[in-house]
Amino acid sequence: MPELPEVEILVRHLDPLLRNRVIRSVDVRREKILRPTSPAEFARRATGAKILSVARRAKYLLFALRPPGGKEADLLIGHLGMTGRIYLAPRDRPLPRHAAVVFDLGLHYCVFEDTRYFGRMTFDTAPLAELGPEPLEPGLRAEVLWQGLRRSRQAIKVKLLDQSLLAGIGNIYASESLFVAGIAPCRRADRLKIDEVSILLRAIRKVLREAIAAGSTVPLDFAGAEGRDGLFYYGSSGPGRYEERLRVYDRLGQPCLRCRAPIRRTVQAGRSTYFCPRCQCGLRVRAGSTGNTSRDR
DNA sequence: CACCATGTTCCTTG
DNA sequence: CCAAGGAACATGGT
Repeated sequence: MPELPEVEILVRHLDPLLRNRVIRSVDVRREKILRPTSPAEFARRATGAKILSVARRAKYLLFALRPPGGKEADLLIGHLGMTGRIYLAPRDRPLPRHAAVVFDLGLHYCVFEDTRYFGRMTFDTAPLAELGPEPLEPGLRAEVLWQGLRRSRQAIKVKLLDQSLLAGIGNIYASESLFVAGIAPCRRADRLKIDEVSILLRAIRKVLREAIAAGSTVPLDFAGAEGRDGLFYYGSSGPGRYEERLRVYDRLGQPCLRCRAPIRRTVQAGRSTYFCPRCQCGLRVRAGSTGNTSRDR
């Protein structure tokens, strides 16, 4: 579920639930998730600690802890990887197969579940130092972004995934932002003009804010009988599905919402990119027909 | 069976 | 040393 908007929504949901709760004990079921913190150190620093707040930086969750001794604050960080989720669950419910780390909070368990185990729950905060600016930070100027792009010959889509340039955008919102900006994903970063970067930054902010707003309306009753949240891109069903709000991502062959040309897919740096060949690349393609033979969901 | 998947990190190559 | 590309990680869905 993890790009900046999903993490932001999760953080807003978790903060009031976890604030001032004490971690009575920890159950580490997948030590890999703690890397590079050792299980012993993790248990020592987390057990008995009070959660002071839950915040976000890029795609990281920041758990401010106060150790039992009542000493200075400690920082625990979480990353959801590709499939990570965090939610409260009644302690009488059996833990899911891929529960990686479980905090005992008394009435509830706080469960970090991650089927692929790419996520993190660790006291190693070094990765935070590598992060670029927050896209939604009001003080961020297009000029700064432009400076960061001008020395790279990589495609702009690939650069948007570079967390040291701009932090929090992932594969889905990279395609979405470029579509809204009307910029071809294959454009070389160093060939973008300052005005285009300005338009792109505006598009990024619009897309991220929209996603946060939409996600905020989704009920996140993690502790309920359902045990699942509505933030998943895939596997969910019914109206208001997450993917239905996406403009181009995963819409191969479907008509562009702006010009009806069939959406195309390409691969950049090993990741899928979706785009409109006409709106973004200026290609003269027929509108209307699907132009492809693939049948998607 | 084949291919695809929201992310990051490591290794190799140039 | 840097930039860029690819594989690896691990599991599940289609």
